[in-house]
Amino acid sequence: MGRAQTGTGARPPRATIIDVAREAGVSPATVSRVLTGSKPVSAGPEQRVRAAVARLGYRPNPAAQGLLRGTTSAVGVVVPDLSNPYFAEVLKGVTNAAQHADFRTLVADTGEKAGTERDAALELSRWADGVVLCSPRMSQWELSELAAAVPRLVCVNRLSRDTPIPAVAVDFGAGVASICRHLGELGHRRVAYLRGPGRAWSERARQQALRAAGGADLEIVQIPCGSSSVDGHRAADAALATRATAVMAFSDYVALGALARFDELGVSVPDEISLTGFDDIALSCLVSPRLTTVTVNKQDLGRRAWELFSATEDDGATGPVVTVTPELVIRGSTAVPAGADPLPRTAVDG
Amino acid sequence: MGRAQTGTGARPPRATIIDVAREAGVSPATVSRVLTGSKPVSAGPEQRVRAAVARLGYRPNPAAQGLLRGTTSAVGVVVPDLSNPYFAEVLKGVTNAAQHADFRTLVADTGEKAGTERDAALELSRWADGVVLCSPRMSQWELSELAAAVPRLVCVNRLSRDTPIPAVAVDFGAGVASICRHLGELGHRRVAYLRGPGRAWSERARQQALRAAGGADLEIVQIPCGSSSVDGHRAADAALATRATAVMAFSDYVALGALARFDELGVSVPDEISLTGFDDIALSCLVSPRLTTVTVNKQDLGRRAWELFSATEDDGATGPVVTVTPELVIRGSTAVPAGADPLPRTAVDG
DNA sequence: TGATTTTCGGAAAAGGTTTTCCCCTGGGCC
DNA sequence: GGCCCAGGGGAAAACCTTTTCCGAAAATCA
Repeated sequence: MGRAQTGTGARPPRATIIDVAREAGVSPATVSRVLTGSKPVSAGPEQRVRAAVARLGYRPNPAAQGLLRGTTSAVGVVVPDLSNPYFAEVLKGVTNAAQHADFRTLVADTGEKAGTERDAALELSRWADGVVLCSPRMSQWELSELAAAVPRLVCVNRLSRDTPIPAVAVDFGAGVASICRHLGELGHRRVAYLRGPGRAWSERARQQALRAAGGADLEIVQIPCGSSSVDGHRAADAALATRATAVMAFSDYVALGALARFDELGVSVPDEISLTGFDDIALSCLVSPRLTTVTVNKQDLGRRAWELFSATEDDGATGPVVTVTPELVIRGSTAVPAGADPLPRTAVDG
Repeated sequence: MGRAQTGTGARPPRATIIDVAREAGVSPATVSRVLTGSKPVSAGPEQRVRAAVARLGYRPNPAAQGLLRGTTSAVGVVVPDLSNPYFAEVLKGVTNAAQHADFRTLVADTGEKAGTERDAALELSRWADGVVLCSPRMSQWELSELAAAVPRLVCVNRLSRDTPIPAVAVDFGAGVASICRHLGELGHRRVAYLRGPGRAWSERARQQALRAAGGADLEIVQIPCGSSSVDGHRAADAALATRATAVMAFSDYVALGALARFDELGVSVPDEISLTGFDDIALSCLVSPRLTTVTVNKQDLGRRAWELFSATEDDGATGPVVTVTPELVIRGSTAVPAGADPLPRTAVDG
C-alpha cells in the first residue's frame, strides 16, 4: 500500500503524528492537543512535543484532518475567463480574504462556456467547503439546482429571484443610469449601446435600466457585441453606422476594443464620438483619451463574496444580498456632441 | 464527531460508499471496483451499483481517497500579483491543462512580497502534489531550500543554477536582443531602459542581454522603475530627461503606464520618442499607437509548466528546462528617431 | 465426472488525525 | 489523615475509501 518510494533521492516518507508522539515520548492524542489547542497540556510535554515537531518538520496531513472534520478549509471560485482582468481581480479579492482566514482557494476557468459551469462548480464543491460563482452565465433553473447540490454557494454579479442565494452584486442599474444622465447632460440624444453576452444576468440588469433611462430625451440603439475587447473592436463599425453621438459599452474591456477600432478608422474620441465603459479596470486610465466609466472595486467584490461565504451556514439557510453601488468617473472619452448646439429636449426624431 | 447538522434545511449527510453498497446489495469493495475499474465486476452487480450511485447521488470523498492514495490530484500555483494580466494568463494556462488531467488548481497571491513566497509555496504544497512558482522573487538560497521541501516544484521564468529545478522560461536575452536590433536598425543610438524589480530573475536575464547589446552602436541608460503600469507612469519623466530617442520598458504593463504619461505630457509616440514593451499582453494592440513588443504566449507558458509538473517524479530527480523564444512584433510605437539622418555607426557621443 | 484454473466478490486492514471515554494522580478541604 | 474533585494524558474509535488476501463458485480441460 506504501506510496511511491523510488530512486535514491526519495525523501523520507513524511513524519506522522505517531512519529512525533514517539519522539516526544507522549501519545498521539497529546500531540494533537498541543497543536490544535483543543485541551490544555502541561508545560513539560508541550515543550517536548513542540521540539519534536520542529525537529521532524512535522505538518499534519490535511487529508486525514479533512476526513475527520468533514471540512476542507478551501473555497472554490468559478470564473468565465481568467484573461479578463475583471475576473482576475475578483479572484484576487477572494483569495486574499480567504488566505487571511487560513483557507485555500481552488479556481476553475470555464472559458466563457455556460455549459461547463455546472460541472465545474459541482466538481469544485467536492474539494472545497463551498463555491463562489463569478458572473455565472447558466440558466436560472440550473442555478437553483446547483444551489441545492452545493453546500455553500455564493454568487457574484448574479441575483436569483426564486432561490435565495447569497450574492454580492454591482448595482448595474444605478451605473447605467448615471452614465445615461451624464451623456444626457452633455447633450447626447442618440446613444449606441454595445450589448454584453445575452446570457449574462448583468446584461439583463443593464437592459432594465436602459428601458428606464431611454425614452423621450435619450434614444438607445442596441448593437449586439459581447464581453471581450475583440467583440468591442468588431462591433465598433456597426455603432458608428447608427450615427449615434455616443457609444456606451458593456464594459471597459469592450470599450477598449471599440476605442482601438475608432483610432484605426481615424474617428476621434471624444471630438467626433463619445465613449463610455463600465468597471474601471486598471488600463482604462492608461489609454488615450482616458475612459469615462463607472468604477467598481473588483477586489472588494471578491472580499465581500468571501465574507458572505464564511457567514453562510452549511445548511444554506440564509441568503443575504449585498449590493455595491458603482460611481461615475468622468475622464476624457466623453464630451459635448459634435454639432454642439444644446437642443431643447423635444427635438429628437424617433 | 458528527459533522454540523443544524436546522431543518440540513441536507442528508452525504452518502458514503457503504450506503451505496447496502443499497446495491453488495460489499463496499465491489462498489469501489465498479467506480475505479481496478478489477472487473460482472454485469449484474455492476448494474445495481451504478443504479444505486445514481439514485443516491454518491460521489467519493476526496479526503478519504487522498488519505489512502497519498496524493491530492491538485497543483498549487503561486503568483506575485493576480492583477497583472501576465500572471493571470499563466494561471489560466496551468488551470486549463490541469483541468484536462482531472487536477484541481490551488492559487496563492503573494502581493509582490518576496518574503511571503516561501510560506505560500510551503502551505500550498501540503494541499497539492506540487507547486508551480511563477516568476518567484525569492533569493536563490531560499529557492533551493524550497526545492528540497516541496515534492514537485516547477518554476516559470526563473532558472536556478545550483539546484536543478524543472522550469519553463522565456528567453529574455533573445527578446531583448531583437528589440535592440530593431531599434538600432531604425537608427536609435541612445535608449532608456525602464528596469524591472531588482529581485526578479527575468530582470537579471535582461541585464545580461543589455550588456551584450549595448556598446559602440547602442547606448543604454538605466532607469529604475518596477513591474506595474504605475511604475512605468512614474518613471516616464526620468526617461525623457535622458534625451534618449527610444524607451525600452521592462514589460508591456510598464510600457502602457509610460505611454499614458507621454500622452499627458503631449510627447508624441513614435514621432518624438519610440517605445517598446515585452510580453504582448492583450491590451497592447488596443492602445494608440499599438505597442511594438515581443510576443510571449503566456497561456502556453502555463501549459508547459503543467507538462513539466506532470512529468516530474515525486523524488524530484529530473530537472529539464524548457526555453520559449519570444518573437518581435513591430507595431506603431517605434519609428525612425526625430532627427532622422541615418548616422554612420561611428558618430555617437559617449 | 473429477481436478484444476480462473473469475468474482466479501472481509478486513491501512492510511493519519481528532475526540471521546476513561483512568490515574495530585492537590485541596474537612 | 482521608476523601473528593479536577485536571492531565493514554487507549481506541471514528472518519471513508482502496486494496490485499482469501474463499467460493463457476468454467475449463482431461
